Amino acid sequence: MSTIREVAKRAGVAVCTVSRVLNNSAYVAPETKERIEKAMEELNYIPNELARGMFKQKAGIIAILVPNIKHPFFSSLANHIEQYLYEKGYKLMLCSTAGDVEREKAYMRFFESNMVDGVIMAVSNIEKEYYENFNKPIIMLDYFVNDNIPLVVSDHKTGGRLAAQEFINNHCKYVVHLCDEGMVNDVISYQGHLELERILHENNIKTRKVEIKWNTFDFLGFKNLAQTILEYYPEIDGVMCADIPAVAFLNAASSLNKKVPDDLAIVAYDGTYITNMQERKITTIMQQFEKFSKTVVDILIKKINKEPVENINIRIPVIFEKGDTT
Amino acid sequence: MSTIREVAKRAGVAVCTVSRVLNNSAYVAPETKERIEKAMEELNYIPNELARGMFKQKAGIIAILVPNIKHPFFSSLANHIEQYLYEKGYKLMLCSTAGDVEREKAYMRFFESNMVDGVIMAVSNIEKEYYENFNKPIIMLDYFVNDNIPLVVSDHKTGGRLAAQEFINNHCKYVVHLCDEGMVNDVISYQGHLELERILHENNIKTRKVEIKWNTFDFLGFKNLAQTILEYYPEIDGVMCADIPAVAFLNAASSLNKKVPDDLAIVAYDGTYITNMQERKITTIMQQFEKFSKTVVDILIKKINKEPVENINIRIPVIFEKGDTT
DNA sequence: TCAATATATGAAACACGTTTCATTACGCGG
DNA sequence: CCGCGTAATGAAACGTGTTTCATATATTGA
Repeated sequence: MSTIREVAKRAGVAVCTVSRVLNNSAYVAPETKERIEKAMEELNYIPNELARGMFKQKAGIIAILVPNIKHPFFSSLANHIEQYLYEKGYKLMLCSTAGDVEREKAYMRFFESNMVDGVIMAVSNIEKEYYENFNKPIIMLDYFVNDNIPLVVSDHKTGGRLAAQEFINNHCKYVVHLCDEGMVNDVISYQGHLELERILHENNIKTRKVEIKWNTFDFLGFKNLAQTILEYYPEIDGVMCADIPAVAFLNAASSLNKKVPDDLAIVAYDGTYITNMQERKITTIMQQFEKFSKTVVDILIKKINKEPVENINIRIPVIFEKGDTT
Repeated sequence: MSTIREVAKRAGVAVCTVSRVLNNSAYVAPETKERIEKAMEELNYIPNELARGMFKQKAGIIAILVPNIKHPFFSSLANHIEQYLYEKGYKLMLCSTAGDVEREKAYMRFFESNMVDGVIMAVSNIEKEYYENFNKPIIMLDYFVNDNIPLVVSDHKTGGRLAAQEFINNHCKYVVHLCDEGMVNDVISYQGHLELERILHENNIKTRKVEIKWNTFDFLGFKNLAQTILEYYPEIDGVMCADIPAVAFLNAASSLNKKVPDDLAIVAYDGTYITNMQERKITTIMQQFEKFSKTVVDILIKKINKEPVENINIRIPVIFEKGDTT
């Protein structure tokens, strides 16, 4: 690997002149420039981004922390984020916790080590105190930490309302909804569940909340769970849950000879490609991954550049997509 | 952000002594060490990995190039690779080409800039000449470039044979198989298709190869394609293709009132979680993602450390998993 | 007791680009 | 012809951690 010094030597100039050519940052005589470019070409010179980053105090890398990249939700998210980051000249570092808090902490520590310029937290299971002294631009998805940390969420309250409305339209009497184990108030998507319950109760529809560990996304487990729930509570005629368990319910209903949507209305939440991959299209509350991702990246980059961020708390609309399961 | 110099000052020692404590690399008196650790603690010191990497000429990052992280094949792969890299002390940079050759080239150039220590190429659409002067440890998945570049593949030939056997067992007469557009001899998975054809022809079974752009993975497109194929060639009674189109065929068969497996035998190739997420379990030739990933990482790290790699050309067995579609 | 070795620490060079400051040359207005 | 602004380039410092080499003290063995 050749260095800028070798290029300078070959071109018969000082290193700073080469640097100026590299960055197009100051006057360089056309013939000098040409000579330098020729030297770079001949030496197959590629600037050392580590050295560059070192001086600039910027690595050009943004990290995303997810529980698991296999899950279609996070792979869709990462997909759009990487696309948009590329346009913005950033690279994406993919970090997964795999449900291990120690790993999450280790990554958090690493994030502060100047190797990344900012962090997108698509999961968080550590104590909030960890964020107090955290010294890097950061943005949270769907999880409120404190008023200083930007937060981007989907409009889950509306999502819950849209789902509720659909169950009402379907004349459901008893709706089960699956939410993540340990989902608390600071997890914004929980508000969708609260809103669903609130509206359904207002309409004299019974609800049942079942907690699951959705990150694990063991489909057969979901299928068993769905079957168990439908057998144990035969009155259930509506279900709202994430895409994958929604598919499990669809399958379980078929096994139990329950007609969808007449005996069981299914509303999936999220809208990954999974909901399209079934024989019947599942009615879905869709999060807008692309819009979401762009917003996240835009805010984070502003933070990195120390530009003011007018709105630190952004809500992205959800889209209701009617399928064949309601 | 505090630096090693500030820590040194506070502890009343030279910077190199602090470095020694950081790296545990030489004698440091216990009480000095303690003083330094206290200073690090008080200043909340976190070493600058950029500076470290700069000296060591190692960033501790490995890049993976994929066409698209959304696709379950690549997200499963990335998942396992990230897991294993983490254990080995490396971080993962996620780079997607999105089918754009220019982007691929841009990433290739970036890979040489010292920001990553090695590259996993899970896709490659550039000319092979690009690899001649490529100056970084690299490993190819499923694509042969030249004899100097390590290659890890699944045993597709056996995969093709297992699929063929299954069609024979199902007494199929006419088997369609979908393969990637522009799939050439250097794409190793193509050998699975060749082997499938060879054995089927030996057994007087007709075959038809259909080329698709699987990277796009537009499910509805696949569904239409499947439907068209089944309508246009009603004699077709067997299909081998990747997981997602396999699901499309399953759905199309159902729409056309073709019984699976009696009227149509389906063998999916890859074995992502998708094949489990259907009402019927799809018979699958499974690639062993975890084993595959570990092999890839092990070889690449050896390359990075300039250790000898005994076998530069590794074949990972596939596993036949019988489902309800054959 | 003296040499040899182990322990402990610091100064300075290094990795590689970038930027600031200084310097030289040139052209132009007055 | 002087002074000033602009063009063009270089020397040197910088960013941050690591390592080599040098130095000094303490301990061990003969």
